[in-house]
Order: sequence, then structure tokens, then C-alpha cells
Amino acid sequence: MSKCEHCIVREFSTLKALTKEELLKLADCKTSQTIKKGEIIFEEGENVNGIFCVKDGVCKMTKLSPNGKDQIVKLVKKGELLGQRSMISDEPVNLTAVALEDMQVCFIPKSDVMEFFTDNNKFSLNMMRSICGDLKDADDHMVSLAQKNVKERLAETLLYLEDNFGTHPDGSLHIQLSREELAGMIGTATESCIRLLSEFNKAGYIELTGKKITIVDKAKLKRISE
Amino acid sequence: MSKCEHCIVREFSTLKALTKEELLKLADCKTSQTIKKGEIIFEEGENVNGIFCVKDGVCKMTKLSPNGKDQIVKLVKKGELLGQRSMISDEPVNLTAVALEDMQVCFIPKSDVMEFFTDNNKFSLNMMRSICGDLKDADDHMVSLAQKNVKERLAETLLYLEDNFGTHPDGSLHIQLSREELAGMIGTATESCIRLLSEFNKAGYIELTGKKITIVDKAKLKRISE
DNA sequence: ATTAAAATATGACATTTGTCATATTAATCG
DNA sequence: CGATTAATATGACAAATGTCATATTTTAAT
Repeated sequence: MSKCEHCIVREFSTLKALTKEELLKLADCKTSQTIKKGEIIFEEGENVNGIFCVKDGVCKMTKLSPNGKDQIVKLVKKGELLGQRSMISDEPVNLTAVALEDMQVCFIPKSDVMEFFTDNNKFSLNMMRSICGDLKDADDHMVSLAQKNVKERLAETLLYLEDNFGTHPDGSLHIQLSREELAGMIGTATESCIRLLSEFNKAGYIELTGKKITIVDKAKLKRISE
Repeated sequence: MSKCEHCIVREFSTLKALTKEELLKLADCKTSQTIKKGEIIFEEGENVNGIFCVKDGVCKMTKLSPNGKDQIVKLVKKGELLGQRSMISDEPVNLTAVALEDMQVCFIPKSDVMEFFTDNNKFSLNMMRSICGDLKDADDHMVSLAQKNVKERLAETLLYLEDNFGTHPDGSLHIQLSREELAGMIGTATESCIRLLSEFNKAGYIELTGKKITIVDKAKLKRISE
């Protein structure tokens, strides 16, 4: 079991407010696990009773709509936490978390996190700030979904993927979503998503090589997205 | 100046975790004010440096989209707080708050709230829970905006307005939004909103009397909204 | 009360988006 | 490797939605 002190999650997330002693305690109570691409970490309605720290990999957080389609509400990457909201609200999780790549995650039981809340005020504040950041993102995303058309949202999402998850050495987006997932992210039908990707491709804004998407004209996409 | 101890906001919001002593202190530092219908409480990008407690009335929280339309992100009513997110994140506010009715609000400066955070753990936890609730609402709302069509969203929104803000003695919705505002809430063009209201009216699901909207067939709207 | 302005309503039409059918290509499994 | 399945792509069309014009009603101002 690796040390929490040097873990990437500790550096980037809420956990950075923890003291040396608390980190040592954490190393004792956490359990580490590997999650394969496509595997479910937790599912909407489940009781999780703790939080997951994402040490490596990316997962999608989805919610099933009454129409049977999965909406991707957000992506969570290395250095971030999973399941805080549900733990704090003391409710079943609201979203399903599925690995988009092989992942390394640690689980910290609720009782231990709650102790940190009681003992460490800075930790509480950090957690609050982090959730507030999520809330702002959600509000902004809402406006985008409500007010932009599909083409604008696709352009915006492609830029988001490049800016937040980077590219492979060949310049293609590091995150490889299926067309269906990408459609579920922008809130449209898979065919519409495919059609617009083709359009962007023909117009020279992006390049499609199999499943890979490469952004060629970032400025143009930016203009479309607004 | 009325006492915080008996204030409705104290009973329903995060503030219920405050002790007698803290409430007395609060009564000293807060400032109370009346806000007329249509007036702006704060505007996107402003620095607020504190939170507002809504003692009476309802306001809309909006965000201006690049297309020039105002999206209503949520409604805030009596007993709730305003501006917590921005205060905690230490950022300018992300949304504009405009009174939909005459309002009574109190302002609590940031420094005082931060003291409560330090001194009162239960208060911190309550605040976290409240923001987590907002986050869940935002996530759910996002899925609805992304996956439902305009008719479904209108039906859903009408039910939401009745369930959360009640009706006048004559049965019409207590909150009276203009067609433009209602459109801005469901994320559609004003004309589309008007057209669908007419349709619901002709079909006998609702009744339109001037600006007033009365839900007649709740079950039917519920079925439409899913 | 009269007029001006704003809000609501409706028609006509263009555009966007979804759905279904069907190719085509890529991925998986024995 | 070939066969089967899944993913991507595209056409054809229908349905939903947005836009612009204009009529009607309501509200506000003088």
C-alpha cells in the first residue's frame, strides 16, 4: 500500500488540508483498488458510505434519463474525489460512476472523513470550496445546455476535452469517448453527434482518424461555441 | 430591527445550527432591507462579500448566455440563503439575483459567517449539506435540460412551480413569471413557450387567465413531463 | 380616459434535430 | 483467419423548435 503523503490526490484535492498525522491515519483506513475500463465504481441509488480518491484514470458520471439515455453530467480525473456529495448529504449517490480508462482509486470510509471534518477546520473549508466549484460548473453547464444549440455545444465540449484532459503525442484528444458517449455529454442523439463531427471534419476544424479526434482549428471551434 | 432568533430564515436554513449567543451576535452585525419587485440584489461578476438571508419573497437567479438570453438557473424563496457559493469560493458571484416579488432580506458580512465556520462545526456541516443539495438539484436539472424536449420541460416546470411555491386562493400559481421568464427557465424561445401554454390550455391541462396560470390536470402534466 | 408601450398570441416559414433504415467500417471472439 | 457483432456513417424523412412578421390584449403613463 502506497503512502498517502505522496499521493497525487493528496496534492490536488481537498485532502491537502490534512496534517501529517491525519495522513498517516488515512493510510491506515483507506483501501486501494484497480478498476478496469468500463467497470462501474458505483451506481445511481447505491449507498456508498465513503469517498473515492482517483489516483489515476478518468471516469464518467452519468444519470439515466426517463427516455432511457445516459446523460454524462461530468468527468472526474486523477487527483479528484468521488462521492463527496452523497456522503455529506447522507443520501444514496445521485450519479453512476464508470471508468473510461483503467483506474487506480482509494476508498476512505465515511467515519474517517467525518472525523477530519470535526477535527480539521481547514479541511471542512476546502471541501466546501471544492463542492462550490462543482456547483458553479454545474450552473454554467446548465446555461450552456439550455441556451446553445447542438453544434455550439459540440464545439464547446471538444475544446473542454482538449483543455482539461489533454492530447496524445499525435495531437488527438486523450479522452476517447464513443460517439454515443459524446452525444450523451452534449445532450443529443448519437446520429446528430456523428453528423456534426463529419461536418467539422469536412470543414477542416477537426480530423477524424478512426475513433480518434484531433482538433485542428481551435480558434474556429471557439468561435462556433459562443 | 427584528430578532434573528425568531426569524424564518434561522428556522429553515443552515443558520439553524447557530447557538443562542451566535444568534445574538448575528442580530448585531446583520443589516435588514426591503427590495422591490424587479430590483437587482446582486449582479453576475459583482463582489458581494457576505450572504443574504431571504426573510420574505422570491427571487430568480439568472445567467446571461452569449446569445443574449437570460437563463433562470433557479428560484430562491423565503427561508433560504443567497450568495453562499461565491462567498465560500471567494469569487465574484456567478449569477444575477432579481426580486420576483417585493422582498425582505438581511445581509450578513463575510467576516461574521467565517467566524461561525471556525467556531461552530455543526454550522459548517449544515452549510455543506445545503450546498450539496443545490449541487444535486443542479445535476438533475442539467439532465432534464439535456434529455427532455420543450414540452416535457414546460410540464415539469409548471409542476415544480406549484409544488414549491404554491397557489393563490383561486388555484393559480403563486409565482407569476412572464412568458419570457418562463421560457428562460425551461431554455426555449418565448414564442415556443407561449405556443405550448396555449396547447396545454386548449387540451384542458391548464387554464390561462391573463398572466395567471392554473394547473387543472396535474396527473396529465406529470405524465407529459416524464 | 386616452394613448403609448409592453406583453401575449398566432401564422408562416426556415432551420435544427430526431428517428428509422441501411450501408460501411472497425472490433471481438472462437 | 473468418465470422459475428458492435460502432460509425449517411440518406431520407418527420417532428420539434426558432425566427420573423404581425395582430391582439394588457399594462403603464400622462
